[in-house]
Amino acid sequence: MECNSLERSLGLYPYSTEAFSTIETNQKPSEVGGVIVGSDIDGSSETLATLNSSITFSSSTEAGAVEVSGKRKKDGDVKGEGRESSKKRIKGKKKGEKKQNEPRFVFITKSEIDHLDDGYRWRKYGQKAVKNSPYPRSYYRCTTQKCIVKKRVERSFQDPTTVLTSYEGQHNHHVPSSLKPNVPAKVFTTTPTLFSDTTNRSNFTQDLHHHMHNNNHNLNSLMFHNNNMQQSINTTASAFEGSIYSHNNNINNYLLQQFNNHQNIPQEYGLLQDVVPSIVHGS
DNA sequence: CGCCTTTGACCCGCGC
DNA sequence: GCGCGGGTCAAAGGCG
Repeated sequence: MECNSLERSLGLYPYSTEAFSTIETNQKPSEVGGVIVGSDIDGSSETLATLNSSITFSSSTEAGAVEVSGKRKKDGDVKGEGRESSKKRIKGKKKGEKKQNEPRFVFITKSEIDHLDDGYRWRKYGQKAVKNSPYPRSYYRCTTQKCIVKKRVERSFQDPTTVLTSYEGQHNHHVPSSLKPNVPAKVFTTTPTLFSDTTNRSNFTQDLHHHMHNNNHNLNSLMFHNNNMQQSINTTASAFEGSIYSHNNNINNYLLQQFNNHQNIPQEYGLLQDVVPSIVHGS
């Protein structure tokens, strides 16, 4: 994995040169997608090499479908009763809590480590093997009281250097001040582009990697696929605002903030070239 | 001792 | 109905 001295100097390593992020929210999966390519705003492109991000949207609000990936638990069903008859599970937990229409933000990060320090404290509560993947998926919950944010972390089997981190829920607290993650201080601009089809997780990942690789070679080829991009951005950005406190204190929040900064990106992608960071072009 | 990870069991929805 | 896959629980153990 490419990791230059700059990254190290910035404290980004071993997080990688490319941190991709995606968003799964209430948009039709096939309708929109986005890639946010990082670039530093002050023109000092060197930092830029440290962080690229991408955002995509998918949804599942149609016909009451809620879960973006994975199966949904039954609505409002408290699984206590069922558990009581078993030898374990006698406490009647809130398992089966309905997954609401909360957007899930998926960050694709190139990293050698699975659990990136994003500034929050997480407790791992489960791990499952992922079908067709040698890498397990880990489940984390925010340890802050009354904070119900969860996140899942899994490594892409297609590109083992890529870690998919999906966040679900809203932090109702600030980033613990004592837990500052490694994040470059510079500000990046972002550029949305697209993912073709995020109907299912597998396709999503494939597309993501496809675009990741293509983007590295020719960002100019990226285009918006539909006219709903702006709407999607606004929708998702709003979700972000209510979802996570932005303090520039952690990578993911940072990306979210940058995403918000680009709500007014024109629909026509013709302008993309103008905002594509030079670093990506290799210049 | 508190916090966290590990891990097997359990529950649920879905497809066949 | 059954099996599968995904998600969660919670006991047990590790670690600082």
